[in-house]
Amino acid sequence: MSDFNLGSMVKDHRKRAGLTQLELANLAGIGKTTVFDIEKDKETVRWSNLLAVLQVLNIAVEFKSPLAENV
Amino acid sequence: MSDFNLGSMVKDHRKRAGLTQLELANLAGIGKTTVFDIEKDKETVRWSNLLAVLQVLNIAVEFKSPLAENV
DNA sequence: ATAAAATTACTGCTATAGCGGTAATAATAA
DNA sequence: TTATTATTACCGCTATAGCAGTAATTTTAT
Repeated sequence: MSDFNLGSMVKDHRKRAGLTQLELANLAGIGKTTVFDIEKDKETVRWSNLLAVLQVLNIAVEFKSPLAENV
Repeated sequence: MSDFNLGSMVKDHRKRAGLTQLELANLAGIGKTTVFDIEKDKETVRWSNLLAVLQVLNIAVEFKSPLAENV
């Protein structure tokens, strides 16, 4: 969990969606190289690009902290 | 919650930790400008830089999808 | 009030992420 | 097997995130 790798999750979801890296890249509006990088757990990718990929794959992001957060 | 802004969460946690933007930047090993950008919800920041800030503030990130994922 | 600290904003410069193109493997299908 | 598709890998080039420095503005003290 601490070092759970996002890359394999993305790859798994992409496969399940029946998409190639290129197709996912086009849907997310980014380059194929970046999709490849994300699946390789490259962390220097842009947050916006990662978000775009996650949205296409219907993966939600949640931020949690020990502090009570009444937003 | 769909478009909850991460920036204010970061800012709130930073304040609670009694840190200035500069101090947080130093602790995270990034520039003060980037901390400012993150709090302004700039999404083109690097994932690695965002992660560094979240770690300092003890904010965890979780990825969720409708597909059963046994992490 | 004035002073000090913090935040916001802007400016060049540098480093590098992102990109398409290409090529080489690897996996899948015929 | 061979052919097709997908993935991985590498290459220059370009765009821009990140940076320190600075200054203006805002906030928080005294």
